[in-house]
Amino acid sequence: MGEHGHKKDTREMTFPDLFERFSSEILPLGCADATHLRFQSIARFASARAGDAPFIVNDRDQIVFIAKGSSKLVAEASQEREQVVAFHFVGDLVLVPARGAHAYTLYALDNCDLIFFQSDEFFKLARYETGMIDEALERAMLALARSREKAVALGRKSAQERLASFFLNMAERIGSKHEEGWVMQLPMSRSDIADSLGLTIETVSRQLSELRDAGLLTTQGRSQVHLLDWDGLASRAGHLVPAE
Amino acid sequence: MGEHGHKKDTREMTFPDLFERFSSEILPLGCADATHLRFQSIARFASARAGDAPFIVNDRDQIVFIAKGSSKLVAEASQEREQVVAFHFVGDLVLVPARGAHAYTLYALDNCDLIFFQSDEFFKLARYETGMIDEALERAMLALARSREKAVALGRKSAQERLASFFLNMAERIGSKHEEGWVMQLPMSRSDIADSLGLTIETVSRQLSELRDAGLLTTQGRSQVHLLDWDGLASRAGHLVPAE
DNA sequence: CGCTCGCATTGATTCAGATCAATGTACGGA
DNA sequence: TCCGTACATTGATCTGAATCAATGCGAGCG
Repeated sequence: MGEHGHKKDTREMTFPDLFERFSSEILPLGCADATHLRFQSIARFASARAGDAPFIVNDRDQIVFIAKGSSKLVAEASQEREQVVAFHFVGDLVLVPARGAHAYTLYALDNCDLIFFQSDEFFKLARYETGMIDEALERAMLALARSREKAVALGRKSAQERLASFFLNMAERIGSKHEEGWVMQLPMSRSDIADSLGLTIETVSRQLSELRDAGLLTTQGRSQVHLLDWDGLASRAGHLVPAE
Repeated sequence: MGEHGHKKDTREMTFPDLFERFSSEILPLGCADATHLRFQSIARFASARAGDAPFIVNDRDQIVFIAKGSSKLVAEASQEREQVVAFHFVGDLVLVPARGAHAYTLYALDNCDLIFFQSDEFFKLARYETGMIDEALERAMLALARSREKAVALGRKSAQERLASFFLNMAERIGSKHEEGWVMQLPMSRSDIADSLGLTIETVSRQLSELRDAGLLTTQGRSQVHLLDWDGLASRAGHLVPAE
């Protein structure tokens, strides 16, 4: 059951503990015990360390619940050209597609606990429990909305607009409101950010410096970001009228 | 049948006729008559001519069934910067999001018959009929998969790769297999294609000429395209190894 | 506690695609 | 059938981001 890294896992979390997180987040409230058990029986568990791809690319779609940590879903356009399709955080449900026109791989950004299912098995069970498919549909539509927003950014926004949007997005998802602005600890590297925004590391770095110089945010170390001026960032995020 | 001119609609299609198309495509086979009637009662009908945006941007998500014609879903990044998020053809079910970070509008590419629903009403009813939510989920996941593929193209592919992918995609959706290759009648303009691929009209035109010169396809008039060499196009569509 | 390697920043140059600018051509209407 | 206009193609130039190339810095290890 699941590969736990190479050395060993420091925090000891039992399978039932982890499954409980899935269950309270995803299964409907008044869910029958039988359903609970059925899902538990098809669930697979994986503990991954930063950089790991916790499971082999499969010929069937996978549903992955992030019980702990954060991950990125990467599409390989060709060797050396990767596109980060989405980032995920605790409580997220990820739809990992089977290999199609491109190969998709889920990578752990930090130490992760994942619960995963074959999507066909998952949906077969989901049908028995009212509200379950609804939840899945809800989350699929959220993923769709995010993917569309990403497409708009990649298709029509400048490097700076993309980076500004990225920070606002991340703040909404993993930031915490501070007195002056928002603070967050980014689990992904500059290279991940670049691959997510369709840019290079260098461009990300340059644009970040510009935002810093403009007094819109500050950084601490490699991963902490402090947004000082939400509206300033929002106006640089592409809702501007460039000419006129 | 067929549309000649704009004065009035030549083909007379009654509401029940159109709804029947929706029903046979989307509603489950052994669907209860009651469900059928309930959906019919919340369905709204619109007939649109090329270029129309058949309904006002709403504060609620819409579900649109394309009973006839084809459409584009456009996100407005800012005035003068539009991103085509998706194209749709007969039988497709479109999820039109409410105004969020960007404004989304559905435009008719040619004469269209549309059946639309408020998504909340739609899903409330869908819950009564087994298989209905499944169908919606299925289609949402297809839309998600397409949107992700688009993100990969926009983030990591060259102009030529994007255009080649576009033609292969369109052939799969609206092309017909001919003796030598695939033939299709594109309902969208060069400008729509550019806005879909995150390029300019000029770049689309230049890359199209290159593909034409390379003997991979021919064009006839503004909208007919004949793909001569599927594999050649596929290899230019971004599964190439650029260096090495 | 300092070393070191991998990550990040900064700078110089190049290049794919945008922009600006004609010119050509399909197609709907008179 | 011809005409006008909107759409499409082609060409010249410009530019934002990529690429190439050092240099700086921070976190994990000995």
